[in-house]
Amino acid sequence: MSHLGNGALTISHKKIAQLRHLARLHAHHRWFYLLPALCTSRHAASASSSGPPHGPASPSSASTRAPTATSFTCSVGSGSDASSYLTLMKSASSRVGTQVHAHAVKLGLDRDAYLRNAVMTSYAKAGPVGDARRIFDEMPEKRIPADWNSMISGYWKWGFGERARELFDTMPCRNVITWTAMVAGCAKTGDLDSARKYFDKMPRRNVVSWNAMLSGYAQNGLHDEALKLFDGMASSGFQPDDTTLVAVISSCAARGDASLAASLIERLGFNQGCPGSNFFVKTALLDMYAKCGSIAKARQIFDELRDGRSTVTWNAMISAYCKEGDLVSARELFDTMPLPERDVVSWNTMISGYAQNGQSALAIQLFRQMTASNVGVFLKPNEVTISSVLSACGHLGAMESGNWVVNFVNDNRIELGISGYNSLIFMYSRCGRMDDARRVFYKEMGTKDVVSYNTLITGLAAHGHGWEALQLLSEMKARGFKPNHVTYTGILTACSHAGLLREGREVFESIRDPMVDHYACMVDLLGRVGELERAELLIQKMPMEPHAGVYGSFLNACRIQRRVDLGETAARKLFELEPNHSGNYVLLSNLYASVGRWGDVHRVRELMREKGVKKATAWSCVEHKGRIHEFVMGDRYHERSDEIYEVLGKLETRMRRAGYMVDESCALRDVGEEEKEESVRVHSERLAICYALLVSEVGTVIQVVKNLRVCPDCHAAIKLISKLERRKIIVRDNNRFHHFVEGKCSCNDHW
DNA sequence: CTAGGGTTAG
Repeated sequence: MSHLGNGALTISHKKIAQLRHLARLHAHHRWFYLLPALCTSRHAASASSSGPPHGPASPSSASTRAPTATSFTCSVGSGSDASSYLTLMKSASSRVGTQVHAHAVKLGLDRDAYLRNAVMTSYAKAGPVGDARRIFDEMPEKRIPADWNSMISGYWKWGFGERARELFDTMPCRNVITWTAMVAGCAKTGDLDSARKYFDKMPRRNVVSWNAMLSGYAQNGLHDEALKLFDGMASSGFQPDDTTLVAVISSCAARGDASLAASLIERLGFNQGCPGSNFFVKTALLDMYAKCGSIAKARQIFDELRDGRSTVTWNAMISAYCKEGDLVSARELFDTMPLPERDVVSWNTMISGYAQNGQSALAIQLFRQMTASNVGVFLKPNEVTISSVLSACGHLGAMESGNWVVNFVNDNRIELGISGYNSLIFMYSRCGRMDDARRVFYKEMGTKDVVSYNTLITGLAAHGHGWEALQLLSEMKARGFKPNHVTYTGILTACSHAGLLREGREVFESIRDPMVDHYACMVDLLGRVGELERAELLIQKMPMEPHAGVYGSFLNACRIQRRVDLGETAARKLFELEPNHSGNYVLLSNLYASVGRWGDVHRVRELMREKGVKKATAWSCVEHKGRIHEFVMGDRYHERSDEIYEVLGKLETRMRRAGYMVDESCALRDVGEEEKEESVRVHSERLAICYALLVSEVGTVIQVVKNLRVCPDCHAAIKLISKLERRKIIVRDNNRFHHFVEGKCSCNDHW
């Protein structure tokens, strides 16, 4: 204790008690924040009445101030009042910190084990944990078990598991708390096997030990284990407390199993609510009801809590509505929750709620609102925020917004983990920037997971890089990652898109347990290269019932190969499985159109009308200057609609002049008069292209996105623009990407 | 008098 000075100071028992009390109350703060609290008159009144101070003469004349603290204040040369002291301490350099520490020793650190432990615990909890260790090492002979325990949990907290184990191993007098600290520490690092070993070896357990193990399982996603352990706890005769309930309920919630939830409620006797429980339990219950599909019961608890709501309660309820797809109710809660209660999770819940319910534009908009400097306090977005908003950018192909988010991440030094980088790869892939996607994958991210590989493979597949996708598959295997069904779907799609029959079949045969989707991909691949008979055979040999996707792929292949005979059979199956899916009728109609059987095209249309099948709304969008412009067929709502249609007129003139057959009705040539009105409405993708032509400069990349197929005329239009304007145009169509450069499309997919 | 366990977002 050489650096701590030697002028030990006697100090009253009352003051030590006071310090200790404060240390307990403020254990999460640095302990030396407590000294100024002693300077305030409220605390000082009793302190100074306990007797005259000893120690260095104080130049301060304020008699209500605790003299020892005052003398320190003078020694560091700052002002003499408590608040400036506090300010100084908050920005304390290590030199000043050491002086404060020295002073604490004078206050009695060396003669009061409990005070010393309180100080140590403060250091252990608030850091630097090394300072706690220094105190720990100073008086080996006076150590109490609590000192060891404080050190051990401090080490776990700051990520020094090895040191925690070292202390545990050398500790002479372990108690329940020590063992429990080890269980909790291992569990927090995700090492549940070790946690369980400590748990099993404990000589004695109490409720807290059980809870530590239980929460460990629950927080690491091992919900079945948690529920099993809860049973074990009951049969060992331990009464669960509120903490137990929270862990069990949250595990049950994660399972999302309504009947399991019901039986738990039954077992806990919560059929009539849970009046005795604290609001942690109630919030967990709310969440469980929400995740198990009883939104009404969740709302009931939310309403009952009224005055006892925490931020978490609000967030759980908002999340409940998002899960239901009720974004209006979710947003209503988000807007009505008290502003100071809103935290990062609230924003993330709402943003990801939009992103996951197909409202990507709103997700991006809300993120811009979150980061706008003019509203209230700035809440720093975290990786979850970034992942959600990048995913939204990817779904829309919103490159400008995507870039803006990337800059935001760099400017604000937001740390990204694997999932953050994965969403970056996704965003770049969907924006047609495969070079950037590769750069993130190979150069920027350190550790990768299966999702990283899957995301890049799927991206490569969508862009027609079949060989590269295959190469990545062997690379991931070589590095010990096990491909899953997503990987194989991506790989088969890649082969299909690149026409790699042999390779695709090899991969397909290597799949141990192929799923329906894999069969669908394989049918697609066989069909595209013209092996329709083999595709048919494969469908017949399937070990499971083919779903609509399988017949859909087959029908699409029949269209490409113009095989009406085979197609009609597949269509019949398809209509049996999905009688109300408009896409199937369109596929059949396109099959007839491909061989010029316009009468049958008309007949299919009639059939749709008879059955009342509504066409899904196709939409396209273009991003310009950070705004997303969305279009639907015949859209005249855009603020620059007149100009857009002017561009459209010019475009069609140009197309005719260039020798393209332009049919205003977009594809359906022999339609009846009554259908004419609907079909002459301009397709959304053409409106998007015209808007892009209107606003952007020559040479820019235009991203046109839609969720259905681009019609032949629009295809021609895009080709022409890319040729005449020398633009690169990227179109995402049916989740495939088409790069048009100088009038040519890089892929072998046909319209 | 001291040390161990809690709900929400991807």
